[in-house]
Amino acid sequence: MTYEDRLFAALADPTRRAIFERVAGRRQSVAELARAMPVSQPAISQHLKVLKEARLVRDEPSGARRIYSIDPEGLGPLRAWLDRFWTEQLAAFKAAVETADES
Amino acid sequence: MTYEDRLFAALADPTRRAIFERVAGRRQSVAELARAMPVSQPAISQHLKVLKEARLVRDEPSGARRIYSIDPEGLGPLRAWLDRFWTEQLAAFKAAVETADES
DNA sequence: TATCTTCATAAGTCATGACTTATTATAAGC
DNA sequence: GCTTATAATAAGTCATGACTTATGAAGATA
Repeated sequence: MTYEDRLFAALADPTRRAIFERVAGRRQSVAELARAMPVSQPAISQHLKVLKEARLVRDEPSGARRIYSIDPEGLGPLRAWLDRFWTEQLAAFKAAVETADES
Repeated sequence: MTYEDRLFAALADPTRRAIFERVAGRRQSVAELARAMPVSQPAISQHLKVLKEARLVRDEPSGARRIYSIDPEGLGPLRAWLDRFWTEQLAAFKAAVETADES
């Protein structure tokens, strides 16, 4: 499984995306997330593990708690992937225009 | 299932992403994709259906064939989603700087 | 020390989804 | 008209993954 696979797979699950969005809004502990979301604490931990392996979040111990925050680098590869098609589509559009010019 | 869910779910599968990338590079038929990829023709058709429902590709009949091409609008919502965190992180950074200024 | 909180992991269940082969419909070419 | 090519759908298999409850480890607090 490539790194890109892990990234897209991590973002595919709605619950996991909700956790990510929440953590992105404000850094918080597992218990805090578990209280706010309609799934159990282990489910939250499992989702966080997946998000961490995709480098979308970081964690930092704070006493008995563990504070999760967004990893600022994490979305970079997604943006890069997206930009590939952006420029690709621009190139295709430009090529189409130039072909039309030949008429 | 929301539209955003469909979009992320569609991009989660590596085979489906490969199909999308291939179609984005050059519009082509189902048979052409099936010949190039290590899965059966029905598998290709099923993936294309998912991509189409996520508005990532369009299709157009051409005789007995059906030509699939990228839907230029399709990646817009993904970009929008991404930009939310871009600005969010900028705001967080700015807030952090201003808090530091208070020292 | 004993208790309580926090969190990760283990183990098991269940639904989903990515494939396959088989089949059908439609269009093209002989 | 008959055969061939193309593509969608049906039906079935199998792996994965999103949950659950149970449990244990590590830190805080009395």
